[in-house]
Amino acid sequence: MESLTAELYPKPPFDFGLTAGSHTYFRGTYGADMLEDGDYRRLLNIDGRLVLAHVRSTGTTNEPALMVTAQGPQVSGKDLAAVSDLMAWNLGIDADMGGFYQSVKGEPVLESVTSQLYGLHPTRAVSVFEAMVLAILGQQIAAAVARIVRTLLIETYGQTLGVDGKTYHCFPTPATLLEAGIDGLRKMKLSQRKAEYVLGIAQEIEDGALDLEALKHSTDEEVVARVTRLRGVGHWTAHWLLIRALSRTDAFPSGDLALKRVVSQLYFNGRILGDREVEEFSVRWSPYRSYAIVYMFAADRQGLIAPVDQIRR
DNA sequence: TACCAGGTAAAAA
DNA sequence: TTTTTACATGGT
Repeated sequence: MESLTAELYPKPPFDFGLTAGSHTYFRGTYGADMLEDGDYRRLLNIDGRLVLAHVRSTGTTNEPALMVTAQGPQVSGKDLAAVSDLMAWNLGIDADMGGFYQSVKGEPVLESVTSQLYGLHPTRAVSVFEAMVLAILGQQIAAAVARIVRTLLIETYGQTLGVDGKTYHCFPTPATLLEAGIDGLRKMKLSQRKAEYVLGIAQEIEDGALDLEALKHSTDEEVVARVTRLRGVGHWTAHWLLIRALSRTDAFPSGDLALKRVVSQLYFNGRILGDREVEEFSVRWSPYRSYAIVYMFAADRQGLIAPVDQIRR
């Protein structure tokens, strides 16, 4: 087992605990992401080799610095560079929160939310494929259920590496999921239909007909047009992909039930808006609607939002 | 026991 | 073109 170290300097303000915590929903381990005692760990597949990324903060929110360690059998300097780049991406260290903070000045709700979550950066999935599978898996089920299914899938089909007596899991590859087949995914508690969606997409990737990672170079509109052609992907999934996998600042999954619930609590005293209504309301956050969503959900998960007595429909 | 939950495709109107 | 309905699972 070898180990190499590099440093990263996020764009301030950057709160490492808040940002890494949002990967795990502020609850320690979540699937392939682990946060323990201020240490964020994530197993990666770098050109076929398994490398454990380990990140911890060596700075402060206003003068942020991170130490990245790459651990694994035969880790090269090139692997370290790849790991370092992936962690920089997945922790969103380059995101500029200043413009967003400036734009919510005087906005009664988000000005308060952003000041309480000062330094939170939007996080990003390691791969577009991972974000796609997780989004499909999470369609129309409670977050608690999605968590169970997600963990089961990763721990069953993700490649593993043992480091210091602990076992770490990668996110499964398209090829592995194809091999698992419908039956394998059904055993992971995916519905028949979701299993078909995931395998259909994995098959297109294996056939070379679909390159999800290349979407990073497409415009928001092109991404939505391309991915909604896939069976199992609608407006909601496409927009979450823009936020979680492609780091776009102004996406808005207007059908999202949890999103509508949070907006209703923060702005409408419990009245739930229709899809078109929230969409129209969301222009107040443009061109930072993705950031507004990230902050509202983080505030919700952190218990910073006072619950309204009753949700009205 | 019902109904609901961070939707979508396909059928029906 | 717009509006229902089946889908599947664990929580409440």
